Formats: sequence, C-alpha cells, structure tokens
Amino acid sequence: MRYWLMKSEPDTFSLDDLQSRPGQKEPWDGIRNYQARNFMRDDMQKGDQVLFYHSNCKEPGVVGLAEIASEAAYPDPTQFDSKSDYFDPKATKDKPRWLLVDLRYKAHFKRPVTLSQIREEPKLADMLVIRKGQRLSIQPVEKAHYEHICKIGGQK
DNA sequence: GCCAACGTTGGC
DNA sequence: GCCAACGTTGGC
Repeated sequence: MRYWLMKSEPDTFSLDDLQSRPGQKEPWDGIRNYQARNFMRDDMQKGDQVLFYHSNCKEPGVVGLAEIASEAAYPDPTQFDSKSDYFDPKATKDKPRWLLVDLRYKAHFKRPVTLSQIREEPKLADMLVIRKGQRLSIQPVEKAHYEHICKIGGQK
C-alpha cells in the first residue's frame, strides 16, 4: 500500500464536499499534469491512503483522510467534453491523454495540520509539499510522514 | 492581488 | 532541439 498527498482548492472541492457525495466518492477529474497522471497510472492502487490537502486558501494544510477507491486509473471523461474547462482537443477516445482515479472519504482530522506546522516539524522536513516551488497536485508521501501527520491531526 | 517557480507551447 | 513567451499554481 502506498501513501499520497492530494491537493484541492476548498472553494472548488473541499473535504466536506467529498464527504457529502453519494457513496462519499468522487472521480478525481481535471488532473492535467503528466507527472501527476503518471502517478495515478503507474503507482496508485485501490486502498492507497491519501492526505487530503486544502490549497489556495486562508489556512493551507492537510484537513483529513481519503483513499483510492477505483481499481486503477481510467480515462477522465472531461477531456472529451468540449463544454468542460478540462476539454483537451488532442485527446481521443482511442487515445485518451488524461486519467483519473476515484477518491473515497475517510475522515476529518480533529485538528487540521497546517502547512506552517509541517514546516516547523523536523520529522516532516523532507516532505515534498514544503519543498520550494513544488506545485504537483498529487505527491507521493512516505509512510512515516503519513503516520506522523495523522498523529498531529489527532487521527489514529 | 502579487509574484516566484515551474510547465507547456510553438516558432525557428 | 532550443528557448522565449505565455499560462498556471499556490503561498503570502
């Protein structure tokens, strides 16, 4: 099993939104970065654990947990939809360019683990999310880091 | 709203 | 294949 950090802007789609979806599940569409896509395609498996991170907001940080709920990555339907913001004219059904996975809600942390807390904690100094210029919306996370974030967040 | 950092595009 | 121009991300 692997561990991930996935970013979302809470104004667009928050952990609350994921919790209130039917089945507490959501296809994670709109990923348009090759590195992030390759993580989904090559490395993600059903049951992988996810730190759900709120970005571009007042208090950026990990607000809770989710998990990968699809067996594998599959084509993101928004790439074929000319009305979608995520439409990609170069993608075809025979040769889809973009993939997604389903995400399932697990829990809210008792206390969100803020970006500044992560920066201040020496044990988390190697996390990608605090590396300068790091913008990837899907990042691999080491197990020890995952567990420590959970501990700070008050989630076993 | 600003802007640094980074990814992508496209002319050559 | 280079690289300037442009667009996006995301903290502040």
